[in-house]
Amino acid sequence: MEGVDKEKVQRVVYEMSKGSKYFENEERKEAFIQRKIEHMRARAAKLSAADLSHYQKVAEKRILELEATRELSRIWLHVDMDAFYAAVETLSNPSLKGKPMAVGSMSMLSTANYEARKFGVRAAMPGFIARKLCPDLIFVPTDFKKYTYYSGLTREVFWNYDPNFMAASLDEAYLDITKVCKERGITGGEIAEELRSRVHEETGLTCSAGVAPNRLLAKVCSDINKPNGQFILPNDRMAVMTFILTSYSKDWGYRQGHRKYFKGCFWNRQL
DNA sequence: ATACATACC
DNA sequence: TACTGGTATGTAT
Repeated sequence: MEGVDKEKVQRVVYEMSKGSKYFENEERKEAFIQRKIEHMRARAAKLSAADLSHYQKVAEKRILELEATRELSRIWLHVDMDAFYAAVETLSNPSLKGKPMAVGSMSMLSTANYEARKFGVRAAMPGFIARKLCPDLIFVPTDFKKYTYYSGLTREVFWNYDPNFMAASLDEAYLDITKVCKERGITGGEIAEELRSRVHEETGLTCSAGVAPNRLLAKVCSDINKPNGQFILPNDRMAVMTFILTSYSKDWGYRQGHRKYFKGCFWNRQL
């Protein structure tokens, strides 16, 4: 997210966390991971040249199998509501509009609106740290009934595009829109535009969408133009390859790992 | 087969 | 003062 003083955020989080039980546990976990890495390195160092060439062949065979079964014929759409809990709370209390706000407690936040994110306030951050980062932060307690109700409204819209859609959580879903695109003779991007405006009409909430040949890619795509945007990855092998090599989103966190993983695979194949 | 670990929201 | 809880999937033994 732009306009976040990352160093300051890191410093505040560290200052507020150090010395706590939580912090000690994190350090213990970190040490454990380091030991695990050592262990794996030691095992890798023991591999003979013959072992390496054997595993190389196994990997190449697997890659060929995967390439042969590569599926590019389906069009998947991933919808992700923008700051869902916070947006719902703002609907029921419009005076929150434009002010930094988070849903949750001093112990734990479920989500924060975009104004609060500018201060480095995040979902899954304890509220007392968030308040340090943003002293004017407004706290709203979680109200799952409300979110379930609005989630239901969005799902009624999704159902029109894919009656078998997969709900990933209250605010996320995967839709196979291959059939609806074909029947109506329109693109995945057009479906995404229409679905998003229907969600907005029905709920007053905005969402973002990603359209791609599979679910993982669609999910990555829905993050790219968030909030209230969409990104379309065409059903084309070369487009997919290029996307995996070059794409990234501003706030991937752990998901950055996927990119590195993909990149590793493809560089190793000299693609 | 089962516990244990990771990652997601 | 205070660092979720439920779920799905992957890995180690």
